[in-house]
Amino acid sequence: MNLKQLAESLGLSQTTVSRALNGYPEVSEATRPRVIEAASRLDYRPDTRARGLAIGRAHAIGHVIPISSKHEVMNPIFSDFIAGAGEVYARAGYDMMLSIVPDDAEHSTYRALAHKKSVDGIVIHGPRTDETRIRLLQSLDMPFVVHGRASAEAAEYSWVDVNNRRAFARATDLLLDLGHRRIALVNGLEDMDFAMRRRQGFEGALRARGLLPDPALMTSGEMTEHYGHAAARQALALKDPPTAFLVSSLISAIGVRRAIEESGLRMGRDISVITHDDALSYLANGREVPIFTATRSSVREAGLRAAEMLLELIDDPSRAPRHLLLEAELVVGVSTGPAPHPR
Amino acid sequence: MNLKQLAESLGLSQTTVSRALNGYPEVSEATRPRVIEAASRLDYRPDTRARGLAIGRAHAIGHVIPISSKHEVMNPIFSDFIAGAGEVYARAGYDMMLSIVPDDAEHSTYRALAHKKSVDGIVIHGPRTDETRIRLLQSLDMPFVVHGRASAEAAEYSWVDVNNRRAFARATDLLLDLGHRRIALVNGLEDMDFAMRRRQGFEGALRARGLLPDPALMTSGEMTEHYGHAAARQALALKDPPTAFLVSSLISAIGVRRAIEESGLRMGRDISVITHDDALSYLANGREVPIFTATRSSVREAGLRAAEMLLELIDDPSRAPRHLLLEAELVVGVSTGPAPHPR
DNA sequence: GCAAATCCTCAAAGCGCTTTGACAACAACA
DNA sequence: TGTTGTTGTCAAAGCGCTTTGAGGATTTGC
Repeated sequence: MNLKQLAESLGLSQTTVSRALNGYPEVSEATRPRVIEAASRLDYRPDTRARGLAIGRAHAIGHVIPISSKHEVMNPIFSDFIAGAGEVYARAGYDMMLSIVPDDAEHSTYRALAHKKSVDGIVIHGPRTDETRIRLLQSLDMPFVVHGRASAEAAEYSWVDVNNRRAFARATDLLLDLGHRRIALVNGLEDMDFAMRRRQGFEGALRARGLLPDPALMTSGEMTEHYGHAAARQALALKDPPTAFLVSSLISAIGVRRAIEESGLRMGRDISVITHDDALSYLANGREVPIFTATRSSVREAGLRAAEMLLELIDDPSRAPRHLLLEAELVVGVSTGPAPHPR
Repeated sequence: MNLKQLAESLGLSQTTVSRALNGYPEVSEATRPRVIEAASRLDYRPDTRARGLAIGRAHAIGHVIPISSKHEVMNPIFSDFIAGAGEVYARAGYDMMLSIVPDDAEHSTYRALAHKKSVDGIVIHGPRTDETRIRLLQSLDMPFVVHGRASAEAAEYSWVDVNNRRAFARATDLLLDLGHRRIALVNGLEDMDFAMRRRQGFEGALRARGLLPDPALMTSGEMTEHYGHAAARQALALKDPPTAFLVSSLISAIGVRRAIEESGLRMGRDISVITHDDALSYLANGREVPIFTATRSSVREAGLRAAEMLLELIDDPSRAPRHLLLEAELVVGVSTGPAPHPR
């Protein structure tokens, strides 16, 4: 059932039918309901491609997910982000196109998306400290929103981000208030912008109290359980071990806890842990009472808001770049407590 | 830069240029390289939509991810599956279209995809015991591959699945060999087909040794850390507690371990645990030595193979349905040991 | 040297939709 | 009555590509 057939079966022209369905005014209020009724009765749905070709829009959003050739870790937050964004797209009648690409092919993927006109807009994931995709998309004249920010980028662009710096500063403050002085930072890969900001928040809070960050207590790595375990184990083996850990992801924090317990210590009593919690649906941080004290910010909501922002941008490309800075809440769980008295 | 412009700049007709680029024989071997060179020099890329419209193919694959309205858990294995599939699509020049839909809107989404012709094929995720999507796609004449199987479905269809039944039977056997007699099953939601098969494997292995499955030791739920914790806690509180757990996901197993340790017991010595491990990239089960003894099967590979199968199916829709049954390996970690002597 | 075969190229139609510009039909106004 | 608007409809062009069917140019066979 295509437009032509539908028009014939109604004894109308394609023009009129198209207009009736798309809500144009120049169609009589008598025929419009007739057309709409027939369309739904005959289960007519316009062919996306033909529509896109005629109208110059794909009605689709692209998400490009780089798979690092080095580590091959698929970002675990990605599925929740997508869930949030997908909801918005579905409501607005947009499709979501995913491209999984090795990170050395990312630029060419963006170029291809732009040239083939297969999407109307793009979400940039995981901006680096030395981000280059922003310039590329601007030069391609492709609307986009960044999930996160790129510190090194001077140009204006739209983004949705969590206030990572403040979140980690507040978490550090809490640990300091509890009397901790030796705090280990188990951070994500610091070529990722968000990780760099978290470190800045951490270091800033220490310095604000006249403390110097100790390089021996700061690690950076891919945020797996294994990494959390290894980093914590190493830190605990120092001759002047930390009394608290600030961790960049719940998954790594689980590894940190394992290391703590392997050392015969108890988390929350002997050693405190605060982690960032992306509120992933499949990895809840406890139920009634959080297990980990955490800086929490729903990545699903970030996806939702980024998608909304992008759709607005597409509707009116002339509008100025927009920003949304989400604040993480600091929720207290059972993983933190006063620093133990020095032995 | 579109075909017309490219043709003009070469002094050729659109036909010839199109044919040269698409490898048709009826073009002189002198002009073909000329055209190809010009195309790459001018960075010409055919407009996907126009091409699709003319050729009748979308060059895209659809993945429909149902978000259960009840639990809102985005399946964590999904991102790895997608990574595997996406790799194949990229190589073959296919796009990947994702639809995130509330599960009550799934059918209409499939219908829409078929009618709008926005995809050439579909991957069905998470088949239920009472699966209905298979029939729907068959009636829509849409090529598809199921990740998993649907026991209740009599019709033939293509699928890629793990031998869940055998995997869980083997795991149960191992526990029995170690002397365990009270084994708890911490299963996924049993309206999912894979969970049902795992239970069958578990029960079958018990019965094969003349043991009766104890309903008090079998739970079923959404595979979160919290669920694993709650289920294990409850089982350990029984007056005749289990000495071993068989768990359906690594994430839940982490919760099980937490419950075990909270009870003052040690995993691997007092209580054994075997879990299924989907080999998710961000949740490795240890490094050199696995933490958990596990039935392991890479979900990423499943995605890869499912995608390959689907593309073949699209190339030749007349071919008979294909099946791929992946065997899980049973890897031994430090979470299992001989059953403690009865006290 | 002419007809047939082969090679290469092209104009035009078609994919299913939107949108432009024209035009009947009717109403309103002078 | 003639003119000007207004309303609802339509035929046709166009989006960028592929593919059909035709035909000019060149080669081959006798």
